[in-house]
Parts: sequence; structure tokens; C-alpha cells
Amino acid sequence: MKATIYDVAREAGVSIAAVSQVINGKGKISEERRAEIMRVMERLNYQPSVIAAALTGKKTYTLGLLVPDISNPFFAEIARAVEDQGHSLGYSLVICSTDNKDERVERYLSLLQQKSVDGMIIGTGMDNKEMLKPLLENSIPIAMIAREMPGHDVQTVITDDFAGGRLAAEHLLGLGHTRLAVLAEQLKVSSSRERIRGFRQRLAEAGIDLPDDRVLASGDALVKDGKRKATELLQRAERPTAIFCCNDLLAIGALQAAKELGLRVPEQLSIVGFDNTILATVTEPPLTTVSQPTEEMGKLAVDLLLSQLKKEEGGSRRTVLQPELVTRRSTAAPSNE
Amino acid sequence: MKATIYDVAREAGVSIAAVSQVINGKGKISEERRAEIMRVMERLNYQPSVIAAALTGKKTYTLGLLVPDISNPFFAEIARAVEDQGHSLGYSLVICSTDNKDERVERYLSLLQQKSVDGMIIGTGMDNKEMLKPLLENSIPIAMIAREMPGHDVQTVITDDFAGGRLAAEHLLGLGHTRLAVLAEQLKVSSSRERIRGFRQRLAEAGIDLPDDRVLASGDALVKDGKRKATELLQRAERPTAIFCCNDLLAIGALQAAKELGLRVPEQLSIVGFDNTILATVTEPPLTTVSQPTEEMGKLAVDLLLSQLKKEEGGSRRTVLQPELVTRRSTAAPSNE
DNA sequence: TTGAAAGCGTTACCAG
DNA sequence: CTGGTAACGCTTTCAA
Repeated sequence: MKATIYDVAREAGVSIAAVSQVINGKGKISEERRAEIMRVMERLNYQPSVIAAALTGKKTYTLGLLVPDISNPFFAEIARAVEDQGHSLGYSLVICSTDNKDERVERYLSLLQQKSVDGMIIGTGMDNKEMLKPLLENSIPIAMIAREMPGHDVQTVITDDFAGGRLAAEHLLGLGHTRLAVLAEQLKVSSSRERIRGFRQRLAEAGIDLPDDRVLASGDALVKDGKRKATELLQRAERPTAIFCCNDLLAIGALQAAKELGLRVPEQLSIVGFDNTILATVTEPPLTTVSQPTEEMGKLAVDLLLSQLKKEEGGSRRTVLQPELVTRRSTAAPSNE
Repeated sequence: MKATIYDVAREAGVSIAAVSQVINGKGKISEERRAEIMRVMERLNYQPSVIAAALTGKKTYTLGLLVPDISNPFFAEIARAVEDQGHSLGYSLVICSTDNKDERVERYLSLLQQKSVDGMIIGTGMDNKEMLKPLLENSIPIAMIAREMPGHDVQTVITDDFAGGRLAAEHLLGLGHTRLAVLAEQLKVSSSRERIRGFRQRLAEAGIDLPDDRVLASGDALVKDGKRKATELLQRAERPTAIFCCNDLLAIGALQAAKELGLRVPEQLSIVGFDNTILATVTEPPLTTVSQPTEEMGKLAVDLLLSQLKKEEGGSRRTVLQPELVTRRSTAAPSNE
């Protein structure tokens, strides 16, 4: 049986108020009483109940994190960064993998609310943006991470996806590519849309058009879908010489497709990924990819969330971090077959 | 402001007891009252407080998961499996990355206890096994996953690491290797120890000795340490023709070391990994590795934990799942240089 | 300094 | 069926 504050009080021969004070280091207590109480707490292996404390109006010291899939290395990294920053500030982290499904998002949102988390960090997209409404109304602190939700007044930490797309285009253009294609996640994912937009814009500036039929969206099985879509692209008459993939998982799919079709990377096909996850470093060839500062993003999101929690300052700062192109060996000048 | 059960009761003109009943679907209430109450709950966007409910003795519907590092793909996969099974049963998951540090383990253990989680799944090792004692005494349900804690009476779900080690040895032996080496995690990790033991035993059966100086343990930076240790191994006079790595991350380090030294894999060096994470499929060459059924393990761990929670049945079943060797292209017969 | 007592939002038991 | 009312474990006035 877990010991309660009453047990401690009784054993120490004081009131529960006294015990509460030493727990929270508040109020005035004589040194000897405090020492005695601490001794009893120790002996009873007393652990104050966060639950009960939360009920009294205090916080639960728990944060929620919504991501599409925790087993996706990019989000696992984000999660680790969020966990670390939260932990250092005394918060625990509940993870929620949504698979980008509105129904799951909704379920988790409601669950987290019922559990009175002190705030939620959202790194998943949703079709129905109205879902956040009730949270905002209940004034539950929210921060978006790596994903945007325009029109809602929420803190947001993202890397400049648009710039990232441009970076990729710039690189490919510089190498001399003109027949390009894009592999994206579901188009409801805001970051994918932005990346494509940036990519496209930069191409346009170079006078290159990227027709819609060269932008393929995939489903949830990123690697598998990426491979399938890439295969489709690569078998077209006008085979692209370079593919920009909206994340590393898709890029891996593309890499596999190329291998299966006997196409050499980067000689016959250049591939650019996004996220710079550990995956990008282990493929062969290692992936040229656009890197996001996951650690910084996680830390920032937590800080923003908590600052929102402290002051009533609900302002929606939009913090944009800059991506970087990491050049590895999956890209090269197109061959003149 | 969040609506409470009182608000609902007032609006609906009933007692809070009535509201509580419709929330929990218990007791008897006339259909019309129930309908009216539900309507009000809807209108007020009422979310019952799990916190308050938990205080009255019910459960928190929250589970804790301790792993070394959520950004390690193997544990991310485990986490996803645990999350899914938990979620389908109504439980949320708090993740805790321990970095295999006792101090972090202890902190998290205590934190989870204070938050009254209904149970904890532990997939991290610890030097001081006494740390679990207080939990057991407070009869908090615990299940170990992918890791053992001999001497303690806890539910455990593991894959047969010993057999996994044998599998790796068997494979390498069959290929004709005789000069072997091992890259392990910290030796306090029980699974690593078992894998090595199995590996060694199988070698012994073939009359091959594996001296201790051929078994190198790494620190926490798995890939980096693996690379460093592998480099060390490969520069020895008696260069091994095959390395068995206790997980895929280490194997990747070994792969990188080999590349850097200009050694071809698998021609000049065979590498076997462990875990069969997504990483094993994307390296070049793709890794031959020992696979663990992560999904099944996660599901099982949750089920075991919850069954423990329901019945007072604290029995310590030890569930052992069988690993499988997945042969890819990082292993081959040794060359006769 | 110290302690008594009033909540916090729910559940559950017990009279109506 | 329905409503009153003790808990649950802790925090926080408010007196003493």
C-alpha cells in the first residue's frame, strides 16, 4: 500500500499541513521538525501523489506529443528532444502516434485533455482544423512543431520548409538537372506542401516547369509507397534525372526502386531527401538531404509551451528555423545518355 | 474554463450522481434523463477528469515505458507496438529514455510512481537491481521487455537472446569463418551478455575459442563507438574475418569502419547485426541480422501487464520469443587472402 | 510556527 | 430510479 501524506503526518506526530510544507519547501517550519518529517518520508518511502496535487489546482507535469509515427526516425528524434527538455524541467511526455488519421488525432486530443496534461505539442497534420478549437477554448497551451496550422493562433516551431524546398531545387539545378520529379507525403501534410512549393518556385525562377503529374503523393507506408511511386516515375518515357523526396523514408524507397530497375545513383538518377535522419547516413550512397535542427526544435517547442503556461501570454509566435542542405553522394550531374 | 460534472448536473437539472452514472454507463437511469444529460455534456464539451477519477481509487489509464533511447529505431519500434496495444485498450504511454543510466532510471521510476501510472514496462537495464524493490513492494505492476532482471519476480517478455547469438554463430560458422570478433553494448545490458554467451557457446561447440580481447563493449554513442571499436579490431595483426554486432547500430558503425579502412563487405569482412530494424534494410550492403518480433513483444508486454493489473495474479511468467536470422548481403565466406 | 478545515472533480454507497 | 454525501490525497487559507 502506498503511503499517504496522512501516514507521514501521523508517524511524525504533526499535521498534514506541516508535511505538505516540507514537500513543497514553502512556509515556515522549524529545522528539527522538517528533518524529522523528511526522515519519516524516507522511511515510509513516501511518494507524494501528483494526481492529488493536480486536483488541487496544481499542474500534472505532463505534456502530450502528437506525431504521425514514433517509429519514424525523424519523429523519434523530435520526441527525444522534447522528452529531454521536458524532463529537465520536470515534465513527463505522453506520446501519441496518429498515423495522420483525423480520427486518431481526435481521440488522442480528447484523451490528453481528460488527463489534464499541462500542454500539448502537435507535430501531426489534420484535415479538420476545427479540432483544435475546443482546446483553444479551454485555453490548453498548444505548440505546433514541424507542422503548421494557419488560421489558428498557436505557437509554432518549424523549419522553413519553403526554403528547404528551394535549397533542394537550387542544388539540383546547380548540378544541371532539368527533368525533375517530386515524391511527397499525403498532401494534407503542410510541410510537404511547403517544400513542394519552394522547390517549384525555385525551378520556375530557372524557367523550368514542374507539371503536376510529376509530383506524386504517397500513403502512410512511406518506404514502400515511395518505392512504388518512384518505380512508376522511373518507367515513364520521359524519365526524370532527379527526384526530390519530401522525407528520407521516401528517398529510401526511391533508392530501392532505382536499384531494382538497375539505375545507378547518382550517375543515372539523383535523389535528395529531407530531414537528415540517421537513415540518410547509412544508405548507399548516403543521401544528400535537407537537414532540420530537431534538437533545437524540440527544445524550443517545450520552452514556448511552458512560457505560455506561466504567463497568460497566449501570443502566437511563429518561430522559423533554417534548414541546411547536407550534400552527400546521392546527387550528381545528370549523365548525357 | 473546463466544464465539470457539477456544471453538467446543474444545466441538466439533475444530481452529479446521475451524471456520473451516465459517464460510466452504470446504475439505472431513465432513457430520457440519460439522453438529456448526454446532450448537455455535448453542448458543454464536457470531458470527465481522469485525474479526479483516479483519485477515487480508479486507474489513471496511463502506462510508463522505460527504454534506453527512444530515438534508437529498435526501441522506437517497440514503443510503437506498446503504444498501439495500450491505446486499443484505453491506455496512454509515457516514454522515458534512460540512456542506460541508473540515475535516470531511478528518477523516472520515482516520477512514474508519483504520477500513479497503472503499470510500467521496462526495457532498460540497470546496475542496481534493488531499484525495483520499492515498486514491487508497492505492488505496482511491472513487465520487463527485451531485457531481463533475474532474481526478481517480474513478468518478462524477451526474445531468446542466447539462441540469437547461436544463430549468428551458426551462420558465420557455416560460411567458414574462424577468426571472429564481437561488438557489444555496455556489458550491463543483459541481452548483450546473453547474445555473446550464445555466440560463444556455439563457437566452442565447433572447437573455436573466442578470447575476451575479441569482445569489445561500447558506450552510449552506438554508431560512433561501434565504428571506433571496429576500427580497432580491424587494425589488429590478426584481423577478424567476421564481426557479430549486438545490435544494428553497432553493425552500422562496423560497416563504416570497414569502408573507411578500404575493406570490402562482405568479401573481406562479414558483419552480422541484431534487431532487424529498418536500418538493416537500407545499408549497403544490407545487413544480415537477427530479427526480434518487436510488434508481438510490445503487444505481449502490455497484455501481461494488464492481466497482472486485473487479477491479483502477480506470477512471473517469462515469455520467450524466438529470434530469426535474416540473411542479407553483409555476410559471405571469408576470402583466402 | 502550527493545525483545522475547506475545497478540487469523481466515484460509490446508501437512503429515499 | 434518484440524489445526498462521504471519501480519495493534497494544497491552501485562516486562526490560534
